[in-house]
Amino acid sequence: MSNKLTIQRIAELANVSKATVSRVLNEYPHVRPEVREKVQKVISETGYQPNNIARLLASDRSSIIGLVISASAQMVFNDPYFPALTEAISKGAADNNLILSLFVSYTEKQGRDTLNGILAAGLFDGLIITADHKGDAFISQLQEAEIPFVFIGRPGEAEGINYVDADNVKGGYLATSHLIDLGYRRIGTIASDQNTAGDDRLAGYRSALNERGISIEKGLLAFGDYTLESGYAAMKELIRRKPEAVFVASDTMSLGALRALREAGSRVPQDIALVSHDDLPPAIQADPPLTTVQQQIATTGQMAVEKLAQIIMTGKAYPAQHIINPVKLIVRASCGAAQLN
Amino acid sequence: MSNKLTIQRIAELANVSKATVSRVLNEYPHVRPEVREKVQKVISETGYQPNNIARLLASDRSSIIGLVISASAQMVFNDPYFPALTEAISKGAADNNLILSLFVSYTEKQGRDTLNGILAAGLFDGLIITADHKGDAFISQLQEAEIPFVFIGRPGEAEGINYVDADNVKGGYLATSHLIDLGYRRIGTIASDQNTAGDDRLAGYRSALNERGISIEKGLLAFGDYTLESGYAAMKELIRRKPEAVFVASDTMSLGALRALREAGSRVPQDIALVSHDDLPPAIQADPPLTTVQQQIATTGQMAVEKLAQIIMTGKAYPAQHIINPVKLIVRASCGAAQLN
DNA sequence: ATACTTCTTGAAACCGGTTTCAAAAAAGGT
DNA sequence: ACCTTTTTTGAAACCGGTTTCAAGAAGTAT
Repeated sequence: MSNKLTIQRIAELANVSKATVSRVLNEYPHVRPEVREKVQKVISETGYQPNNIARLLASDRSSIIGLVISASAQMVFNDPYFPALTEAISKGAADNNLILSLFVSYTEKQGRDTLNGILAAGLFDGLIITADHKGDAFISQLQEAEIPFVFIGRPGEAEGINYVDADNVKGGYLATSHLIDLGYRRIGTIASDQNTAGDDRLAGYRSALNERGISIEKGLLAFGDYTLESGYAAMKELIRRKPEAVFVASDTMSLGALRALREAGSRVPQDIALVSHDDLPPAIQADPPLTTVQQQIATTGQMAVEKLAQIIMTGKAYPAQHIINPVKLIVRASCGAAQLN
Repeated sequence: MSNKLTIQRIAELANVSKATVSRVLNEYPHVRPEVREKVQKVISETGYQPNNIARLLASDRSSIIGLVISASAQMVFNDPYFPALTEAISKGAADNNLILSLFVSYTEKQGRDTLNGILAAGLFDGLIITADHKGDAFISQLQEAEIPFVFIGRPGEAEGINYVDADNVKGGYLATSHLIDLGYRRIGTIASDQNTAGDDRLAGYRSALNERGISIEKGLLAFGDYTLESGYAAMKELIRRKPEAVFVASDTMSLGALRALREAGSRVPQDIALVSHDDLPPAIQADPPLTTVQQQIATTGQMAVEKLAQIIMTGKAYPAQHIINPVKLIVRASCGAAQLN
């Protein structure tokens, strides 16, 4: 009648015990094929769905993972990076039959509270954390809690920590080398010291210049914080030093840089060439469309989920793996390559 | 020693029964103040945190809500609307002590599968669904499942459904009236028939023109799907009809429209005035900055969570409430108001 | 004081699964 | 055929809380 479907009820209908039904549900061995079939038949006929909560309580597994995004509101709001990443992870979670919970925090304190709540809840099988300088503060807490976790982006203290990142050094290198190849020599950069990605891209910029024996002029180095406004401000500064070309470490900052150049009456790429980083939608929507380093955010998200799933399944977080996704240069108009051909 | 902290352990330490500890935890009455204090002391001294899962199993509450975003990848990826909304809801959830899980689906089928999974999991206390034409398909399924839910955006068949929405009709009306006030008469629109928001904004446009006795010219009506590209295409079409001004139903489409105008050599607002809708970051970042209708996405998200929380608490989804958040016009450069003053 | 309420409290049942353990059944070896 | 090993199975314990129920304590009215 009004019998709610429970494992008990299925067991009765199939004339077996709860334990056997459980074995069938979890695809355990040691069930005779005919019994297994009989149970499966009852399950599919009744449309029975096991209660996840009960399952969880008994098995200590929730199949829920958390995504912790900690960054300034400015960044999360205005940079399409986070939405793209979130989406990729959401997809990856779905593919791995994991439920994804989302936590966004803007301040150090808020992040800590959030994390405490998460850990206390004991609800999550694992966490994906976006690495920024704040993220690093969580590491010891995470390790103490013994919860599986994977960082996205290289954390500052990366020892023994699983993370997935884009090859940012290569990104900065590719962008800068491209500009050198095009004949530019006075090449500036709008970098960022907000996180390790910024450090790495800057390192790539430096190594490209070093490799070609081009000395690095301090004045051609400006910093931003990934916001459009900071890109605008940084470019205003750089303009005075009259660079021939600039590597801007993110598309969002490039939009700001473009605005500064427009206001100054400098044409891109005729007066100043630009190479950007990220290849998010704004890159192609910009005027002119940006030559930019493409990082595969979707892949990064996917791999983070997969690595996490693996740690959860095996219980083995060590040896820690550092997964670095390749980047590639997408040539559009802003670098001036079109003109030269 | 290695006693994990359970309610049982706390009970022993406080010399009471599990039941009493539970009462204290849940702030139930009928516990002597001194006993309550004693238990609370033990709890805070030990740092005990009740196991949510067990709690959930026993109480049938998870404190987890799901956010279901179903839209084309194009939209989710490129329109900052969804990130902004997601973020607001994430915040609202945190404020209400709810855990937010995120589900993004692009296709009808995928959405259905996702929802089935969600409902089968039985894990969620309630759902927030973004209304688009696909969303509507879920309604009957949701109602059958008897899970509390709230829509964001007016669903097509809104009878008896709780939803939170911006005042889109007013939005279209304000934008268009503003253009009329500025003296324009040949006013076009780039509308959308992708969802009810588009319908409503178009209705607002129409009513503004009607109110002033301006007849609506069919050729001045173009449609897009909220993508930049569609805005570009729509404006290319409109240009031929030489409108004096255009109301574009979203900021993202406005960016596309601006590009089309730039390519055609039309200056904004001198040659064509523009009023947009949404007031997302691109609006202020655009060149020229867009006069646009501000919708309070943060408020919308917050209210959706609160309404959902209320339904969950009270168990009462009826009478259904339609919460319409006010909009207001933000005047910037694209409408030409600055010139006229 | 006595009888009747109202408050507090703990024992035990319960939520719906998983897992352990031992017994029963089947398979394998001689 | 008979004993040993392996496979299959069910009963019961368990996960860690909440909730019911009845009993004991305290409070109130007569």
